[in-house]
Amino acid sequence: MAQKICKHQKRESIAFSCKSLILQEGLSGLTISSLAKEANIGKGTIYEYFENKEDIVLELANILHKEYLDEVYKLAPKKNSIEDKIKVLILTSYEEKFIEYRKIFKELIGVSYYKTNCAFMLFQNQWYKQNYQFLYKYIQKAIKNKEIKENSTIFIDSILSTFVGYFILSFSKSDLQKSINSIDSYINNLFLMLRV
Amino acid sequence: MAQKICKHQKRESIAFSCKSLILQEGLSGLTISSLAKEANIGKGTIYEYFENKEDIVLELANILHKEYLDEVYKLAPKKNSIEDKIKVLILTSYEEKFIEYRKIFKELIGVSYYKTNCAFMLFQNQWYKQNYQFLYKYIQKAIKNKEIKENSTIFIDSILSTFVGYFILSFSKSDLQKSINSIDSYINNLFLMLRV
Amino acid sequence: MAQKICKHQKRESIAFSCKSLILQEGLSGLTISSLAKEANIGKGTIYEYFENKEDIVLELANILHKEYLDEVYKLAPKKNSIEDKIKVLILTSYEEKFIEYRKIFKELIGVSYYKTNCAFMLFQNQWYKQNYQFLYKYIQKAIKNKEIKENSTIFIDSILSTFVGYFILSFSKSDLQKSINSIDSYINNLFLMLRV
Amino acid sequence: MAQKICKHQKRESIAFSCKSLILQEGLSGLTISSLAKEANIGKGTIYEYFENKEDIVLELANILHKEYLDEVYKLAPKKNSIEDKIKVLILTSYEEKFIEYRKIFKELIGVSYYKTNCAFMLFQNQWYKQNYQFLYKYIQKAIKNKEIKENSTIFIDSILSTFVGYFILSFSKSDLQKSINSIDSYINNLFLMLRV
DNA sequence: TATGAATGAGGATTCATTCAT
DNA sequence: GATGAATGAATCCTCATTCAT
Repeated sequence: MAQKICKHQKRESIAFSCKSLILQEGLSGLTISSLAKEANIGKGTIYEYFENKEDIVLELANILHKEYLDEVYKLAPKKNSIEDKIKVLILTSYEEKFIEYRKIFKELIGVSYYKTNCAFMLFQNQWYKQNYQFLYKYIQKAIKNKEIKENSTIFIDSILSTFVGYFILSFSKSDLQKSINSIDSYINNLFLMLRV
Repeated sequence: MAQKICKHQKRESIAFSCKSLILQEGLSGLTISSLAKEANIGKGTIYEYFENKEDIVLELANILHKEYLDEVYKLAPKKNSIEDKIKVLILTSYEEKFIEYRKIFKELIGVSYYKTNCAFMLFQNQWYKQNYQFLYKYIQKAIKNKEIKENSTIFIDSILSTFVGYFILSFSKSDLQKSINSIDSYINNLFLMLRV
Repeated sequence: MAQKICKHQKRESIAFSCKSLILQEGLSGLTISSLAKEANIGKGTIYEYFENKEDIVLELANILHKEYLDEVYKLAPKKNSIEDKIKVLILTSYEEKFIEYRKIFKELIGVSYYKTNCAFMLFQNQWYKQNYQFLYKYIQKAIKNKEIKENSTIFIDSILSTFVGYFILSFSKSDLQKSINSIDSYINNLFLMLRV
Repeated sequence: MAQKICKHQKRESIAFSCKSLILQEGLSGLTISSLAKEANIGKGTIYEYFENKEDIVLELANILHKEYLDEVYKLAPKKNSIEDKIKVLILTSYEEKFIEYRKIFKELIGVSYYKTNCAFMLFQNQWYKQNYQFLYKYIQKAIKNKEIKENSTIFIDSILSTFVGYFILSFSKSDLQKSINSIDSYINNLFLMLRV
């Protein structure tokens, strides 16, 4: 058992070294050599813990996304309206605390489209599903409470697309606050329409 | 003058060879060697017409985007409502005719986020501006005609973000028609709200 | 004493794990890691019983060759003619029972010529000597019995060369039986000549 | 045309650098780096002329085997008896002039059995066929001349196996002359039997 | 005695770009 | 202007062996 925790911890520790490197040099600048140096271990050691380079980045992505969702699932219940709960999912990513998360994810979306690569697409699909679940849960609840129209779930895909679109474009914008306001009003308007 | 036309034509011809290669092997599979072979010219010749590899892909991107906008600017005036004009900008990309355009742009978005790279970000900014202009032109006109509310232009960013988001996610979806319907209803709802 | 038997048994047990791995993946596919896993021991433990990787393979080679010679020495006395006794040495290797022996030895001959390597050449010399002894013993006896010519021992080298040659080439042949028949007739002809 | 000759010459030149390296360090010691250094060219240049490392060694093998067969086909017609013609095929390899040829071929046989490797096995099969043809041609002629028995061709496989066997074992022998004599007498005895 | 985490030298291959012709 | 031979830095990954526990 101690063994397993150890292995798991080492994986995390390597993945975190990986994170700081991606933030510095970008994902395309990440090499096994640089990672080994950053993590203060031998190159071979990395391969004791990961199958290959992609595996490391995927581990990092999973860790970060879990952290993000944990935060979202912690904050959402504190909000009263369905609008605010959904805003938590989308807007939390624009907070100072998740600035690194955003940068890393930008790069991940990049590779997944640049390299025809199964593993990263799988991660993306998983990302989509987990976010879908979050939205589905709260929207369903609001439907049961007769707050919003019965067919409201069909807008989940639309919400997620908007989430992704703002995310992507936010990197070429100087003023994030405008994006945030825009998202805010998008959600407000959407639910204005969905409310019974 | 003849010289310039010649140079320009050669650039285009090379860029088109590049396009078919990207469609076959992906942008990450594109090499100068394969491009020279596809274009039936020497590797050195490519560097007579382009600064570097990135420059070629950028040329292709510009050509394709111009083609797309030309089509959009041709079709939009035939539509009566502001909604339909805007739908032209977004939904034309889902037509059979632009299937290659979509694939190439997916790859371009990929590199631009994967490689920390100025040139591709510039293209993206330009893409944003040109699309912004299109929307601004028609929305402004509708405002003048008192069809929609005065402050409607603030939703342009929202529309473009949604455009990009659907575009990105469409590649991991099996049923494009659902995306198209979703976009359609998104635009309808938005303008339901904007109409005076 | 118990210690020594133990050590000896462990060596054998490891060598046998090695055998099944070579049969599966080839000698070039054999790694200390895979061997440790197959033998259900730690990598370090292997080095408690063997000097190095080569040492393990050598142990296996010796075990297998001993097994083979034991069989040959058991079967040969049951044969009446000198020809048949010699055929036992060569043709037993083509029997179902020794199919693994042949595969392993093919690989061993491979390394010994591919890697300029003392240890494997030593094994090969030992192999030669042991087979030589076998042939010498029976041929000498036949000479004493005046069955064959006095100088017949000079053909031992020829017999062993033929043995090796057929062995080597048999791996690129589909029909082993043809090789067997060919060897059979080779021996018959040789002794036709040697008989007084 | 000049181009092609040039490419061909460069291939040969690289293959010859490869030869001297194999003679020095063995085939297992051959690296692309060392080859580039030996040939005084860049590592990348090697890949302009060869698909991969194996391809280089194969080119060398083909060149050497062609040289060997050329010599054999030149010398054989000068011999009168069928025995002597066949001895040319086998014994020429033991001459001073072909000492390098033997060393290289030893290594090639090594890899082909050590690495489960298609390309080298193909070469070996080709080697077998070409030698088979040589023997077939002369033995057939002798049959027509009624010098030897009609079914003599069935011994070709036997002769080639013996050739290979002596070849293999000759590397662990100090006295090559004994091998040569042994082969000589093997051929003599064989044809004593085959002569009508 | 047994272990297995850590190592790092080493090796094949790729490819954008240059430059002499 | 056109070429394509030459380049070599750069990268991922393997694996026998060691050694602290």
